[in-house]
Amino acid sequence: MTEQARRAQIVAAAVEVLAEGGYAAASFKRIAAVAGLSSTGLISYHFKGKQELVDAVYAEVTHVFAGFVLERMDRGTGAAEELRAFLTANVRFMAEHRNHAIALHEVRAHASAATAGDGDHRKMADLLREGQRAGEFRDFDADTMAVFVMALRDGVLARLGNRAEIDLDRCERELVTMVELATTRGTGTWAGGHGR
Amino acid sequence: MTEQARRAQIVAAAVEVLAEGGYAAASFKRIAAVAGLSSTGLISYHFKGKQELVDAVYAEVTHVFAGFVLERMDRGTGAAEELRAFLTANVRFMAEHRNHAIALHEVRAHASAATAGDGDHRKMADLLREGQRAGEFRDFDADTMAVFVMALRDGVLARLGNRAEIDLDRCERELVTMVELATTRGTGTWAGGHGR
Amino acid sequence: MTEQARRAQIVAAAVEVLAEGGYAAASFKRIAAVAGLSSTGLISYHFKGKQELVDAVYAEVTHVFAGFVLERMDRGTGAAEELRAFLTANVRFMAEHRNHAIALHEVRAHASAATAGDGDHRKMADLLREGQRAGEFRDFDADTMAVFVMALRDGVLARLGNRAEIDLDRCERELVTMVELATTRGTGTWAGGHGR
Amino acid sequence: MTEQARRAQIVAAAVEVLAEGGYAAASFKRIAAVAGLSSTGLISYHFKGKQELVDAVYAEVTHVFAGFVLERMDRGTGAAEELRAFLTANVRFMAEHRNHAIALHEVRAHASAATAGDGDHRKMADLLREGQRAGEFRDFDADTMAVFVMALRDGVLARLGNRAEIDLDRCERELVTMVELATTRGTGTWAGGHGR
DNA sequence: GATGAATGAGCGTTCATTCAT
DNA sequence: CATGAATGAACGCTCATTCAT
Repeated sequence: MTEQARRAQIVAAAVEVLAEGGYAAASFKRIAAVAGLSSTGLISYHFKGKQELVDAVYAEVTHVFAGFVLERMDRGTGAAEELRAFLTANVRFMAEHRNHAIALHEVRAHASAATAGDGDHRKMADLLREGQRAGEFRDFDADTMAVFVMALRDGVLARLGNRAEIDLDRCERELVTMVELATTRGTGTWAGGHGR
Repeated sequence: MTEQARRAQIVAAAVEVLAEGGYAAASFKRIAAVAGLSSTGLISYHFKGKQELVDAVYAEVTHVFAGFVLERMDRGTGAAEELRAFLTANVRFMAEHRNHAIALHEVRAHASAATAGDGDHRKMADLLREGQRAGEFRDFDADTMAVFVMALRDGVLARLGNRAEIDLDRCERELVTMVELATTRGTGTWAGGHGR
Repeated sequence: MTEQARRAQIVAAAVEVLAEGGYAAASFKRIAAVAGLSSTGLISYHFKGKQELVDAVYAEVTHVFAGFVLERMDRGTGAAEELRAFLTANVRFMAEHRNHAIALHEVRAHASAATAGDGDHRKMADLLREGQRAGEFRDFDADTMAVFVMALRDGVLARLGNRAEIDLDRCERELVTMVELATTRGTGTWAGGHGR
Repeated sequence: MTEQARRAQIVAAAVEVLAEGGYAAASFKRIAAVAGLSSTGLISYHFKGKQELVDAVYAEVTHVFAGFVLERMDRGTGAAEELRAFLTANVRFMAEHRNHAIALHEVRAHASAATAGDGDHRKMADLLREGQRAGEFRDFDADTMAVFVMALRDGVLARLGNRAEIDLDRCERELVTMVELATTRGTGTWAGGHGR
């Protein structure tokens, strides 16, 4: 089995363990068991240390997540539409890739600072600023609003991770409406225009 | 020293340790050291297990937090005003009781499901429903909106816990505006009426 | 059992293990077994890490060794006599405290640089310089000669540690003679005067 | 690549690793890396176990060392001169083949008893006895004196291995003088005759 | 011969917990 | 009540060694 494949297999097992038992349960022993490995030494063989595995999981999960979301965003023709696509894609991802989503939630706090950069935050802030320049969004502080938008996404994610009952479809609709109300110029036409 | 006082002392030390080093660093050894105890055995003596201590910390922090917030809410004369007071009080609490706030953030994921109940969530949903009945709020799904409101609060809290730079005053203003836009009927008078 | 006593017991067990099996065999597991402890964790409980135990062993063994030697040196009335007493005492120590001597040999290379200072080397060099000032010793480089004297001591120690057959009594006599010949002014009276 | 060449390559890499990081750092991984091998398996393939590699290193280093020294000894015309040549050659070797010398120092304690035989010791004792028979040396116990002479050599070697500052040229001169004083009949002419 | 992934024993260390005093 | 030494399970990690390719 090739190195690449083994690493991927281990990361996949880690994602599963993280999704099922949370970070605390994600010991090498458990991950090895789920991956069908006979020794935790093999994980150390492929990853220099636990931190590297954690970072690899974070990178993988983040990569898949970002791919999923970006694919659904670049069809947008304006900042507001892109924002809506972002929210929709995020909730969809949670519905379709539950394990990845929960694993991200569990692993985020433990990823290296360098790795776990605020890239997402900055991109969101930029998108919001762009929408303000285009006149689509009202005059809020873009950085703070970026915190809010990501917080809404993370709140849904946390809810999912905590196994609380949650209707993701309704959640998606309400989320889009709420963010539009909160960000766009208050003409009332937009929110109303979409029937919500 | 009375049982009550000892427990309170230990919980207070735990809060400090949690705020400073996060959950991972919150070993009995460290907590005992901060509390000025000479043995971790004393912690085990007063708390049946680590889980009980964690739950006690969660209960204490939650109690103080709720007290702070409720005190500032019941002056409100309507649901919208109460909601605004809730948001303001939450951010204020983070500013004035940083350790308690961060400890809450750190400990929440590890508190017993039974303890960490969704009481807050339900109360928020009830408030929102009340506002809808009174005609103050628009027609959203109250449970979902409650998730969102709490998510916004938690997002700010997480930002604080991660030691990211954050201007709590601006955050408070933007948060209130955003939630008002997202919840009240779109007359535009309210948000505008407060000079933002 | 008091902390002090436990530490001493563990150090004593470590000395025994080192003397019997060398540094490589001196695992916590083995030391704990020899000390009659039920868990290696207890060693970690009393010593912050393996390095601290190693340093404690080095300190203990060095302390006993130095005490033994110094007691027999300060009776000397001149540098030459002190030097002779040093050599004699060293060999005697190896004979009477075999385990401590071998443990010192095994542990020396692994003691912290700070701990394993060249104190002995410097003291020897000072003694030699003093003897030169007094006219007892010939004109050699004191630092280099100190290296030699300590090397002779260490050579005997190594021989002991390697379980090679060695007659310590004869060794003591020959060592004293050799060092006197090598250090004192070549009158010939001294070495001869002692019946060799 | 021939078996012989591979073994030599691995041994050479081991010597380098031993000289740079000491025995503790001489893992197969490191040796393979220095040797430019892609797998530690290759080392196990060519050497039955770590012990065999260690013994091979000891043999190689000892062989080179002995060759260097013997080449400079057989020019001597008497035991005293040979002894002096031995000492000189030893110190010269340390200066000119630092890595081999330090590797010898590091590996000696771990070589098999069988391999690490006392051949050198016996040869030195024989040389000393020869000198005694020829009237060049005084009446000491040859075996013990051999221990001393080798101890002096090893002391310098250890100093080198410990990265302590050491002036090998001065060391060489002082060493020759000391050993001559300690071994030859005390006419005083020799040591003085060489101007030291 | 050479590769490199896989193995499994052993390591030092941390931790919550227990219990005799 | 309080102490603090003792316990033992679990952890991440390293290493020489094996073996299918």
